[in-house]
Amino acid sequence: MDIREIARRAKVSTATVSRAINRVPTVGPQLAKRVWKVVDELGYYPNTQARALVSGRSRIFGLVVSEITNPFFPEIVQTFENLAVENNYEILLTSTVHDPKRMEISVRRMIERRVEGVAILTFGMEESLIEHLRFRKVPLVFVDVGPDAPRIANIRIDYQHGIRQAVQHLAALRHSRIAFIAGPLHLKSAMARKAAFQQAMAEIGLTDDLIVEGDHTLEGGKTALTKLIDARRRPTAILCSNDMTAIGVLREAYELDIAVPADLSVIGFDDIRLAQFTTPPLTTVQMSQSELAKLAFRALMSEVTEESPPRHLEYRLVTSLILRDSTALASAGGERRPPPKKSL
Amino acid sequence: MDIREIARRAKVSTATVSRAINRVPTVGPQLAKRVWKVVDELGYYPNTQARALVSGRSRIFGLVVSEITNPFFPEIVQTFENLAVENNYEILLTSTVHDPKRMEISVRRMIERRVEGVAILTFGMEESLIEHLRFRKVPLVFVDVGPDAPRIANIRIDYQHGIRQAVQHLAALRHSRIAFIAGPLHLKSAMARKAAFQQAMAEIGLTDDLIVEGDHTLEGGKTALTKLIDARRRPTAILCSNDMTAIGVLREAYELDIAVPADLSVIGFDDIRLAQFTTPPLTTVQMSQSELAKLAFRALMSEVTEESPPRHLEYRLVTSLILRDSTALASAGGERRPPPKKSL
DNA sequence: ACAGACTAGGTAAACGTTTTCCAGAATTGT
DNA sequence: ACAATTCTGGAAAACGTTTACCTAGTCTGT
Repeated sequence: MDIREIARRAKVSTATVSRAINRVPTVGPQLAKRVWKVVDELGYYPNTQARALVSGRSRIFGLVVSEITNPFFPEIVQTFENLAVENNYEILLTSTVHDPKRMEISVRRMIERRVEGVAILTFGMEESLIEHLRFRKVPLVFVDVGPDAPRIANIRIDYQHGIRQAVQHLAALRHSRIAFIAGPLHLKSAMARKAAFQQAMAEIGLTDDLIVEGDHTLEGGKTALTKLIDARRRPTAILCSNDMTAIGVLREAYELDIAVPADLSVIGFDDIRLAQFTTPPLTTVQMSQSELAKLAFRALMSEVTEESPPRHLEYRLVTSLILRDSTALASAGGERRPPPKKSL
Repeated sequence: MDIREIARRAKVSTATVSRAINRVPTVGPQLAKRVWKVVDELGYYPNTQARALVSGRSRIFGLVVSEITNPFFPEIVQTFENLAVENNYEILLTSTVHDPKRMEISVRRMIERRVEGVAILTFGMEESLIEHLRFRKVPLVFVDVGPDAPRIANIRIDYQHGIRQAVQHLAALRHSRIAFIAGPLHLKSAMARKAAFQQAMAEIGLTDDLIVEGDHTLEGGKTALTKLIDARRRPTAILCSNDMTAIGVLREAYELDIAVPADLSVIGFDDIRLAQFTTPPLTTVQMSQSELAKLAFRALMSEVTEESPPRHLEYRLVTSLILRDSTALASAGGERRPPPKKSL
């Protein structure tokens, strides 16, 4: 059943059917009604492919994430999808799983489907992946790592803000031995978080920061903690590069009988949903996933709808500390003295 | 740049270009080479929309899940996507969030994009949603709840198998007061789990089962536990309708100073990734998400590729117990005597 | 050497829309 | 009442492929 069938039954031309369906105002109300009646009766759904072909607009956005199974991303996907639905767009989702092959295939798929824009919400440097897209002048939006070029937007994350808050919060609680468990340092985002931590520490005159490299996984957090407690000067507080790491720290602390927050304060980063449900609930630096998704979608959308290329190719996402229960005053033994075997 | 451009430059007809690209064997190897050369040089990507329009095959499957933010689903999405990529299919993902409006819109989107099949991997009864799809004769695959009709496949989940194992495992550990925290009973899947539990209990002569209704959330698990410990005869073991519930139980137990598994054995259901990372790691009944996704994809794929409608419209997914550390021998005080205030 | 059967590749008709042009009808101003 | 303008809706040309049909070669067997 196609538009011609409708035209025939409504005794109008296909042009009129098309116009009625698309609510073009030049079609008379009585005619429009007649068309809609037939459309509803027959249960006619226009063929998007034909539409896209002639109009040159696919109404599809690509969305690239690292791994959908990483708890950070589902929220993003959900928000992005909500927005897409609202705007009559479709999403081509790709979870790269860090596999260059996969990325390449995905880019191909996206180009073949003629996506109108792609949001690359991954925290690595999938450089290779974007060549073809740039060449095709597809609007792109990145998190931090996008090149400075026309039709390429960036969402700049203000790591500094939240991390400074976290450090100062700990300092206010009399912590001075504050450790940082970094993410994999080949990730730009992990580097930025680490740098923000170091700067925040320096600002308040805390210089002997203790940094160990993790890998943004729960296991990584566990092993990082074991390393840290073996350190000559054991930290009384730990800031983690992401929440999964912090959760690992919490677990390991539990197993080692280190009480959080009494003996050890822990702060995460990201504020994934799960952070509310740890024991104790995790104090963490929020980087709103839904905000991120919204910014990304808007960036794409404005690139697509506005006639003159929008000035505004930089978006800003600020992070900020969320207080829960995994931080407390430094315990008495924490700072000056060598740590007792079991804190009293 | 289109196929005609390629044809012109390779000095062949568009038909030949099309055939070369699609690796139709009747095109001579030297010609094919010439075509591919031009294709690569120009970076030509065929337009999927045009392709789909004329061939009548969109190479798109719909995938409907309840909520992508529910930890049960990302794994499914990932597996489904992997398979799609391998088979040159695209996915239209919909997370219904239990909203009838959303479902309706999603179905419309899918029909308009002319999906070749839809997997409905949600555990409710989104009846309304499928009318239009059935009418259009779109192949469908459900979990358990699909009507018995042509082109509609069902993945039947054998809840009984895993749940029987769980109950017998507990019984073997000398538990006889075994409680069950059910899911929202309007869900067919929750009902089935509960029924399986009751049957498994009856089989081994345990009749006074203790059942409370939860809601498949972590909070639900927490409040369910508080109810259960207030019960006159406090259970020594709890089987939960899903893992989030079990995790809630674990949390609440921790807060109430009930040791798991020493004082209370807990078993979950689903085996989401997170279940490995609780303290203690959760013994649970596995319902493999990736298996489920694979079955669903295969069902759709065979419906689409095989010429004669496949006989095999029922698929079977068996559940089975995964032993971890949240279960142990019933503590001495558990069964006969009224429970002591604090078990010794 | 010639008829018949294959083969390789070309021509052109789809596929289902949107949209550009046009024409007739209706409205307006004088 | 008539010319000039504005509206409304139709005819037909795109959009970029695939594919049915056809034709001119190339074999094959006698």
